[in-house]
Amino acid sequence: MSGEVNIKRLAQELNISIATVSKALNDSYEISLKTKNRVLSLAKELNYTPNPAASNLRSNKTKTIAVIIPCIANNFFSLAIKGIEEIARKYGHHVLIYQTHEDTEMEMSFTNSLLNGRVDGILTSVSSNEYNSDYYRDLVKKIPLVFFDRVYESLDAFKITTDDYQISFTATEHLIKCGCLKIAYLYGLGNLPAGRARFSGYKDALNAHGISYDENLVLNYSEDEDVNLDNIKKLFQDQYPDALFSSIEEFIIPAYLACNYLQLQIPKDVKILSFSNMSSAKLLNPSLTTITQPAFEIGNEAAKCLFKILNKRGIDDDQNIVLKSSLIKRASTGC
Amino acid sequence: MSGEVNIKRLAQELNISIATVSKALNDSYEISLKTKNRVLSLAKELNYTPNPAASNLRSNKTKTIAVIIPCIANNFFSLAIKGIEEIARKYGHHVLIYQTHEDTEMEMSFTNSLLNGRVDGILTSVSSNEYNSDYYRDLVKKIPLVFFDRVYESLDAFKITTDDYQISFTATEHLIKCGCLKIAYLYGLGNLPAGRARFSGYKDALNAHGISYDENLVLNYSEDEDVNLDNIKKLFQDQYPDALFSSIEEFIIPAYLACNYLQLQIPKDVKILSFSNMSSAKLLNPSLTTITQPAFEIGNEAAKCLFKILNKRGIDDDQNIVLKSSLIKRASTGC
DNA sequence: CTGTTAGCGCGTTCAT
DNA sequence: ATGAACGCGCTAACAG
Repeated sequence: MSGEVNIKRLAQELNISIATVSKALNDSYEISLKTKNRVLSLAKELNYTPNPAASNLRSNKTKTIAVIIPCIANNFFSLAIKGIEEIARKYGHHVLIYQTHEDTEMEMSFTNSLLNGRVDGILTSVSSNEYNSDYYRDLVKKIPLVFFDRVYESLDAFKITTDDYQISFTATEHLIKCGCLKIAYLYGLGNLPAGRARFSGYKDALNAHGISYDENLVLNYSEDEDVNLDNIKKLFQDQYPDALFSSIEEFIIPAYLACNYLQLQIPKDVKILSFSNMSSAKLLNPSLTTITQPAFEIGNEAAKCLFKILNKRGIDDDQNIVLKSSLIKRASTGC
Repeated sequence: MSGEVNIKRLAQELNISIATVSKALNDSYEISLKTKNRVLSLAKELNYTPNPAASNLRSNKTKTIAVIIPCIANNFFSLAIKGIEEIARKYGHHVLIYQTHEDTEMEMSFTNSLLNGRVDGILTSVSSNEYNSDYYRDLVKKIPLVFFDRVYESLDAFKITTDDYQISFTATEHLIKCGCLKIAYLYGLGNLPAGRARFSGYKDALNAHGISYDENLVLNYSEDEDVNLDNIKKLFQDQYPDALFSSIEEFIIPAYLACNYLQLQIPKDVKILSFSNMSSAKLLNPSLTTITQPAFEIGNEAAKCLFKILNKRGIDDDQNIVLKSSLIKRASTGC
């Protein structure tokens, strides 16, 4: 059987011992070049690959990392995964993916199932940081773990995030400079540091420019797209905002459509600005202004950070990396 | 150390043999209820979980499956993965994900890395069926494998697909019945059975209704979104089509925008119909007609099929499952 | 019902 | 430079 190629078989065919084969395959200094070559060429010929289970058992390493995220059907996370995969492949690691669908119980359940040595490390983007900081405080002692984007702020752990507060401040300022006075805020991720930071950036920018904050201009995200659409319409009819600042991509389409339904003729009358990683953002630029997070780079950095830990080398004192988002303005009006 | 909980430890603490513990944990009929309870309660107390590597090595099962797809940042595939994960979780399996980015070499490289027992089975959606049918012909003999959506048609293997030809025919017919005479076709996935089937459905429907096929109305997909946008504009200016039938979702935004730029005032003057699994399709319905593939269900069925194979039970003679797509018409005009 | 024994494939001693 | 022997944690055969 060609499926039964193991070091024992290689050893038999070459009339040498199993140990020698093992050492040759691992490029040990003890083995002569000649033997190494004999082993390697036969291994190649027979298409030998080591049995991962045996290797894991012996070495306590799996060459596998896990990624735990709320949802894969999301432009930000799918790009982040791409970034993670790139690094994982470079290090010859495999990637397990778990979707929590924003369910904290499931998040913990998945995480717990990884603590028995199934993976070498975990990259996670949590669903909420309200209730289980104790859980994560213990967890980070048990397994190499890097938080990305959605983190536990108060935790002493490795975190890759973006400049949510700063970019939000800048974006709001941008709208103000464009002449907007009543900027509505579409609020998402309120149970996470990122969401709260974005909201603070918005409020502080208003304040810095002498515009008083009006909570009637704030709309909370609903799971139901139809509800969001209705709420935005209502917001327009009741409050007459001259701009919408959406803190999450999920609001873009309802916002866009609400304006169209109400014949507000964006981009002329109303400005829409949103966090977004839509691949077609480039094409939508003429009509929308977007804040684009460096999703791919976040994945990249998170994975690099994890491999640094795994390889126990050069871990920076600073456990926080903050990447910069981009404010992409409307191509047509520069606004 | 609390990290060192294994069956040996359990056996010692309970003064019974390792084998008994193992059997108790696996709920063997040979073990008395009393012993089982003693073992289980101690296991729970010490937070014991079996070492996967050791278990894999001994049992030749990994409780892991792999999913190989072109790209995760795609509404269809991310939904399919959701469907796969649901079933995998039900069977207590973990899911490895590999993105090929439409690169056949990478596809084979990933697949080969899984043949040494790292996973129990593979779900794959191939990037092209042009060149390596021999490769897959051998592969299906080596490891349980199910193709989904993007398959090797001629291969005797498990395949989960959709009614591409039929729905494409129906959709084209729908446009014709709405009064369209010059229906342009935005052609994607030409190197795959699905893409070719869609195209055939379009041509056959035209033919069935006495409309002659005009190759000037066919536009091929480009990787570059800007090029697609330009091409669609040019198509409108040169050929004056009264409808666009897009065979892939990637064309939707450029098509939509091209119409807007050219002030074609969709949905009034031009009809756009596209394959799409955009989550906001519901909201876009008033202006676009879509063909929605049952992506989640495809993932579901593919995974179910794989687990049937793994559990060696009830494998249907028919290795092909074809699921039905939905034609979702414009809510406003029913057209 | 319980225990003893023998590996799964690999890597790591310690001999030679 | 090479090999014999052991054990990682678990499961399966066989004994009792």
